[in-house]
Amino acid sequence: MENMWKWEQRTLVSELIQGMQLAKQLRLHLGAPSSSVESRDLILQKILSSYEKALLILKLSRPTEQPQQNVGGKTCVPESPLTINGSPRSDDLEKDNQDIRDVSKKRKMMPRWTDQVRVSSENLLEGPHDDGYSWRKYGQKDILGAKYPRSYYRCTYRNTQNCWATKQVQRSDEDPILFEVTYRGTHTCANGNPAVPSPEKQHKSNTNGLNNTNYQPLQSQDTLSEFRAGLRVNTEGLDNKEMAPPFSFASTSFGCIKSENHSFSPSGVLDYYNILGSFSSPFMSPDTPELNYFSVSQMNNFQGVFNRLHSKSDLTELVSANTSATNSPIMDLDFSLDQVELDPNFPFDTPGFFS
DNA sequence: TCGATTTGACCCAG
DNA sequence: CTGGGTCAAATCGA
Repeated sequence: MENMWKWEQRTLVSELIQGMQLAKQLRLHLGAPSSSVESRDLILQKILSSYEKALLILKLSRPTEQPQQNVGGKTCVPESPLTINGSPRSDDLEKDNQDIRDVSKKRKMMPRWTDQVRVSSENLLEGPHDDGYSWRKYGQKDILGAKYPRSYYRCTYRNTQNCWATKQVQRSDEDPILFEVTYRGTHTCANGNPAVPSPEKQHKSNTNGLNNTNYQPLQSQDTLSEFRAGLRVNTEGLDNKEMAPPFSFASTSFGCIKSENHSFSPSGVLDYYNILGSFSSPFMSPDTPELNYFSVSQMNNFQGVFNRLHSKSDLTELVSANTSATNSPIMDLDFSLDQVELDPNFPFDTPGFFS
């Protein structure tokens, strides 16, 4: 167990260093006129992916798990992204039934947040944007009082990689070109990782046509351009979201947006955000604790993602998704490597550093 | 043929 | 009991 923790620390450090190197790479690209926007996007996706993985490791590999997170006394819940301990799924029927109940309980505890995605009229039939993951539709339901049905998607790799992320897509009544995408759970599949592209599937996904929800992390430049042309930033409501000064973590600085409505469930998820908060605290304002909760779930998605901040209490987060590199808030990120230079030899694995 | 989508049925929390 | 969420058989389509 102790060895596992050390291994995780090494992996964590490796991810952070990779993120730093990618950020440096991006800096070079930013200074190079010949550098394409797509290649910058690609690097950016990789950076975000690295940090997401690092944070995931942090969440999952705490040496002392909080007991109340283990519903029904289990430690290996279906959503548990990495079954690092190798605990197998039981064939025992009774246990399976118990698992189903646990899934139900645990599902309610999964982090949940909502993106609002607006598509232009010419792309209306294509539905919401690519969020970088591969989704499989498993249901559609008419919702009381809603003009349009709600679609339910789960990660394509639920069975193969035990990835329990789901999302719901609800078209807005008032604004038909506005889609509200509610995510539940975080991806634990490697396939959502832009750093691990799958060229074959990528091609396949690009040829799926209308209502394509089988998105792959790396899009062709054509597809990327289509998105950029077809989607525009929804800035409605952003007036109420105060911009916080960028804070820095490792070699990357992030801009912050404070949102008054956030969504995730208590207990285990809070733990996740607590980790993030404390981990980043040296760079963050102690006067605005609500800004210290920073979700990087879904950060693989460059188009739909920018920084999400979570308060501890509320349940509905509304963050405008964006796809425009030029208008994107994420482009305001200050990659001020000179300000916070991470020493590759920094002793992350110093005992107690992550405690 | 196989993977994705559709859709009616079922489950279950409130 | 109702409505939201999920399942799974049927169907589609590459």
